[in-house]
Amino acid sequence: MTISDVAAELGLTKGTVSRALNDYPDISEGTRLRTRRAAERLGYRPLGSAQAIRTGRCRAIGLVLETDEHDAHRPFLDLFLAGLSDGAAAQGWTLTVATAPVGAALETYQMLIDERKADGFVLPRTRLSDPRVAMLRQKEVPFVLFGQHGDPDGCAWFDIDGADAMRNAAHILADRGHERIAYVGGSRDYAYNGKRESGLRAGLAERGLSLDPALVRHGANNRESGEAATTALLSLNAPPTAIVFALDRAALGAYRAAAQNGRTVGEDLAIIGYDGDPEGAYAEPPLASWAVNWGRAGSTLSDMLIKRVRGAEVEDLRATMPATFLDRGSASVIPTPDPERDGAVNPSQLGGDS
Amino acid sequence: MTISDVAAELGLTKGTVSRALNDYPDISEGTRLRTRRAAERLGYRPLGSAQAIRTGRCRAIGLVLETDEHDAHRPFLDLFLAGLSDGAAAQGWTLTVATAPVGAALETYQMLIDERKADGFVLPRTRLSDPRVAMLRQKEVPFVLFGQHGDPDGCAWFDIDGADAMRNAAHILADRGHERIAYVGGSRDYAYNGKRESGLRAGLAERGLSLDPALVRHGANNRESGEAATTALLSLNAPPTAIVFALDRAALGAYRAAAQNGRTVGEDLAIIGYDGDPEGAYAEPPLASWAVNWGRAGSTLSDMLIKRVRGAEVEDLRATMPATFLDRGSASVIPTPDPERDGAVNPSQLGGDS
DNA sequence: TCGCTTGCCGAAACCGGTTTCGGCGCACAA
DNA sequence: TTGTGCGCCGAAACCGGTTTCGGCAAGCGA
Repeated sequence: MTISDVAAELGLTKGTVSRALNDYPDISEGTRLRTRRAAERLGYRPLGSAQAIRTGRCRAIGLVLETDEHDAHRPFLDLFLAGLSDGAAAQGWTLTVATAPVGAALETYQMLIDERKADGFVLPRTRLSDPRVAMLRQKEVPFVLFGQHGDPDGCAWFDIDGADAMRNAAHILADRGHERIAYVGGSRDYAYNGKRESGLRAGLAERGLSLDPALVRHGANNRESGEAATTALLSLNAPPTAIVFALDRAALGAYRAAAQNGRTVGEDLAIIGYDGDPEGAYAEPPLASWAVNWGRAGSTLSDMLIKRVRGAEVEDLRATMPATFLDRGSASVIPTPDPERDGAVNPSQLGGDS
Repeated sequence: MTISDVAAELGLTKGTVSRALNDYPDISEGTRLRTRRAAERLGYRPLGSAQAIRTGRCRAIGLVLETDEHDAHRPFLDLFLAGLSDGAAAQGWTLTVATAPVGAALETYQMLIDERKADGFVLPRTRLSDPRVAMLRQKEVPFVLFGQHGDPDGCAWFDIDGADAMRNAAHILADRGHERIAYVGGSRDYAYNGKRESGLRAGLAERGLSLDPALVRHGANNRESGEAATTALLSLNAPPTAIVFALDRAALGAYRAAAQNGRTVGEDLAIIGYDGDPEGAYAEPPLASWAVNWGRAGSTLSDMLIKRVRGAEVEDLRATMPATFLDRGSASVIPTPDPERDGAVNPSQLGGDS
């Protein structure tokens, strides 16, 4: 079923049918409707590749996933893909996915661009300094960042408001009686880390607290490093009563560290993670965390990219989405000092520099 | 950089260049080489969409992921995608991914076919009776099953040999002294379930044991249902000393059930899962399981599908891949009866119908 | 009545490839 | 010498769309 078949059916030429379907102004309303109905009735769908050769657009969103990234745990990849795909499908677009080792990613982008397998790209896991951005900018290929870049000028971007989540985490913990609150971040190459830390700091300040430099750790992006960071924090002379992690998978490592240091998560140590990793629900006690709606994130990114390809200005393509708090057992109220117990954890001794 | 540019550079016509690059027999060896070098030097890459319009092939593998499937936990999706993508890229192909609710999947396939966004499909999660197979067969669109179908005649397929894994699991447990071994399967709609159960049965038979019907459960595809199945099994008059699960995520639910029934996994209850879910490594004790090389599975599927599109016969496109055993703490040796303890678990009372 | 605009559509070029067809030039056998 | 076959390449059609251009006919004012 080609456009010529539709044209023959209507006694028109294919050029006219094409213009009718694409809403050219020099087509009468009657012809437009007749054509549209006939196309619908005959089940005509324009061949993507045939359009692409003339228009230069294949109606496809490109996504390059970087493999062999040691902390690339992706429990939500399917939801994210579903969101991207839904957002694309709503406009008649599709999704072209490729994978590449971190080092060879640029070549993969180049290939997809040269063969015109994608009209633009969603860039996940943006780093503070990201070579993909420079390349796509130079080639004038549309893209939307997921997460922010060190230099977001001239970029369209979408981000989860991790800073605000951390700010609220600080409020929650402070309101529950915590005063010594620690932060354990992930890799510093990514923009999210700095944003989450500064968000936490801001939230603490709003409660008259501050983030003790001794209570800040970085580079914890899996259970082992989360466990190590927690052990280090609990070994301090003035240990924290609550720890906020930038990543759930690091937070899950804190449970074992707490047990080995005579602490019990949810009783004398509060923990809040970030990501809403499903594993957290099965921890004992369940891990409090910030859940991200990955499906909506994906569909929003698709929308933004399609608009960008169609010519929207980057200044109009910037948005954030809040994360929602999963208030679970690990984010406990601080216990009141119990004279029956030994004073290993005595809040009155703490309070830090606030 | 189009084919005409290359032709002009060489003083040839674009038709000749095209034939040279596609190894037509009526091109002299010298011209073929000259052309190939020039194309390489100029960085020429044929436009996928331009080729597609004439050849009818866009050099893309289609993958439709079904969403809102309640047990669709996919911890390895990224590895699988990477494998598919690598296998495709090795032949200059790409990957078109779409998602769809289970009910609407057929329309998504239809759309991708009509718009020629894919030359063929990899069908993951094949069910015993699968409408996708009938549809693609009827439309004569190439496809490769991942997992087997109820009626695999006329189909190309690739499968992980779950039956053999289960057979070996039976051997391992029997050789470690277990005699009452239970099986907890997943959803019966999928072919893998029956295969794993019969594999276990075969392995037991080879050790002179049999699978007590009372020790078989089905439909456990998450922690909760795994926990429930385990509780039921442990409440029997003659409970099992070992349980084999068709899915790790069900096996992880057994830990809590064991604890609540006074058992300790790895001491008086052996557990073997299947999938190699990374969470299993963090369980206490770590969950023994069967790991699947998802990357290789993906690249093999890509290879097979590309061959199929190029005309290979389905009979020549069938393969299985073994899973490898992760021998971890939960798959313990059965304890010798301890006269000091109460007789709640006394292997000498057991042995079932073997 | 004439001329000019405007609405609407046909005709044809075009996009970047692939594939078919035909013919030139050379080697070889008759 | 002529005919034949073959190796090799140019020319052009073709794929299924999009876009440009030109022209017909109706409407309108002068």
